Amino acid sequence: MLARELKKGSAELLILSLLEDQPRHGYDIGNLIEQRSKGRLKFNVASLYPLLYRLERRGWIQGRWVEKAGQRRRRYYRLTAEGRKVLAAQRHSWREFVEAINRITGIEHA
Amino acid sequence: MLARELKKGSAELLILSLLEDQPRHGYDIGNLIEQRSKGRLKFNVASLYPLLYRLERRGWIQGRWVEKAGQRRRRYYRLTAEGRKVLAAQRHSWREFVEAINRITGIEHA
DNA sequence: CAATAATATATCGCTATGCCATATAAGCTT
DNA sequence: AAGCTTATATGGCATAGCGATATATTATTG
Repeated sequence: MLARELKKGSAELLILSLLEDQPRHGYDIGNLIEQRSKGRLKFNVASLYPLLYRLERRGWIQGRWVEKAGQRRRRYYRLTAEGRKVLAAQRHSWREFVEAINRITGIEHA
Repeated sequence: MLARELKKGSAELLILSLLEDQPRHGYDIGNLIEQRSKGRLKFNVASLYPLLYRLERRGWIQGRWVEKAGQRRRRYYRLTAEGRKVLAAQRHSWREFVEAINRITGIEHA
């Protein structure tokens, strides 16, 4: 796992990004983060689920329970219009952040 | 200021980087971070000073008081050999972190 | 068919980072 | 003398993420 503290504050951006194209449930989101980062990034459920509730409370995502035969119930979240705006802003913020750190630490962007 | 939480865990890398080429004192470090990030990144002294003490306690940096006529006393920190190793590791870790986030959020590295 | 693993959600108590506010002290400017 | 800048110091707070534990359903495997 990557530097423990570095990832703080990145979970929101990750979740919003993953919900951009399709609704997903929490467990799926957790796995996708792990897989797509090749195991380098991972969030504990005790972070993920409460964060999803927070995002929903803020109106950035909207969840609904889906029950299918032969499956545990799942709560699927979709991005709201407001969430889409926040995602755009956070993407921008992320880019600026990386640029700032790179400039100070002397890391050239490849 | 950039997303409040995003910057958590980045201060160590910034400080170690700024001490790479020359010893600096805390106040200087704080200003450099602000200037070089064009005001986008800023750390409060209540974060910076305790962090410097922590880094020194870990043996990554070494401080010494410098008193000059016509100047407030300053504590200059230099990077230790151990600190240099940690800096290299943290730079690597940072790069991987950025790569991971970019891959998941669909941000291409420019 | 019983044990185990994987899927899926939920939450308590803890740790760590950074901040606001406040403090001290010295030098510079007006 | 007052106020600004430089420079370090710290108590109490807010917040994100984690370890551990819990519940419940479905799948696998010996």
